[in-house]
Amino acid sequence: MSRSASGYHHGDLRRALVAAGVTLLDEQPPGRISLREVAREAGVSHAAPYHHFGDRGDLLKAVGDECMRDFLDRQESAVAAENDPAARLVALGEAYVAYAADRPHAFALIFDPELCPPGDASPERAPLIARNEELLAECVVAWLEGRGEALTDAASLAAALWGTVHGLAGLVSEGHLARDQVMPALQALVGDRGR
Amino acid sequence: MSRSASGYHHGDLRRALVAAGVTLLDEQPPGRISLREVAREAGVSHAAPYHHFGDRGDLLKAVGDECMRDFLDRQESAVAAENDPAARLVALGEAYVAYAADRPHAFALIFDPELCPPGDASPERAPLIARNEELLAECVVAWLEGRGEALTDAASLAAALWGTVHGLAGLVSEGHLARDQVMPALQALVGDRGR
DNA sequence: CTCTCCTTCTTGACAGCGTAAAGATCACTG
DNA sequence: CAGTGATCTTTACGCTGTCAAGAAGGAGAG
Repeated sequence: MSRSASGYHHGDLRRALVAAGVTLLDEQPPGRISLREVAREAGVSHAAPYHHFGDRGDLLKAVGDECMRDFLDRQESAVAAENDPAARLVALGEAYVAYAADRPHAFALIFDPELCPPGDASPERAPLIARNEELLAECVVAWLEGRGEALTDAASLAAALWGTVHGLAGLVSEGHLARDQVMPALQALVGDRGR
Repeated sequence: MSRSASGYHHGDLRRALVAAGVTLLDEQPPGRISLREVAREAGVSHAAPYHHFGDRGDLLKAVGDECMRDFLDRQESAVAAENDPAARLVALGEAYVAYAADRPHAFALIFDPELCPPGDASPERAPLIARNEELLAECVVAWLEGRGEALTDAASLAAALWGTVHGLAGLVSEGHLARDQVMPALQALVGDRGR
């Protein structure tokens, strides 16, 4: 196996197709990415992908998995770079929004309900989603503990903050909100809490 | 003019096409709605829409305008039904999320950046967007005034709350969050503020 | 080394799509 | 009643997703 591009047999076409999809996603929204274009980008015939993916949706799902990994990695890195619980929480939000702003099409793909039916995510995707929710919950709990607040409704607060960050990310990635309005907004909401 | 369905000339095809689009949106996401299917639904040939809309995107934009009107109406009604500023703010959020949960495809269409490029919205759409942001700002300001809080960063707080509500709506409409988690989340974030 | 099998990739085909051009039909005006 | 312009239909083109059939080549058995 490996990367032998020896004419007929590609060697690692599946990975190449996903990579091509990720590349195309830089310039096109998920809905406009065609299977044939991905195949062309990978230098392969238009029906080749069907030996690695059931249909177009499956290919985009795999591309989405790849993006989700990247998305989660960035959040983990951002959180790990801070020590103060409040700073960690803010860093997570910042990374979340930054990804949506930098890669709007990838962000849209990750949360596309047509391609990742929530509830029964792919075996590839499910652990990533679980880890991401866990990461957020950890940050929220640590933050509340640091402030000596009750943890009674930590889950609800986590949901609310997920909503806030997700909403700001969506609004920014779709251009409804300027990116530089995000931090002030988060400060207004979270920074003053308990004052 | 009017509703004479006398064979060749429809009479009010434009409106009929938009209505057909709204209907189809109940069962299909925007990306899967084809121009030809809308034409079929309206009982007209597949090329007829081109005499009323530049292309598929323009038709969907008009459908989105219609949905946006409905979306805004529901928020206005919900807010008007309450007196207490805090209750009005919560009612607005509830209506926002309820629309997204009840009509997820319409919600997605309204905020589809491909079809409503933010910045230069259609003359139809722009005033609706402006009014919606105004409505939210009014509710936030009234709420802050009622609590005797400073209005310094009311705009930032409004942006944050827009993000929260928009994010929760998106997560619910896409199935990532159960609808009954929304109210507790909002309570946890807003209800305790200033305590 | 050769034969065979199985996987991978290609080719060719089909229906459905968005869109443009050309033709048919109707309402309205003079 | 003739003519004109708007509205709708027909036809056609290239692109798409998908399937079926065939070609290419690696892997194991003899």
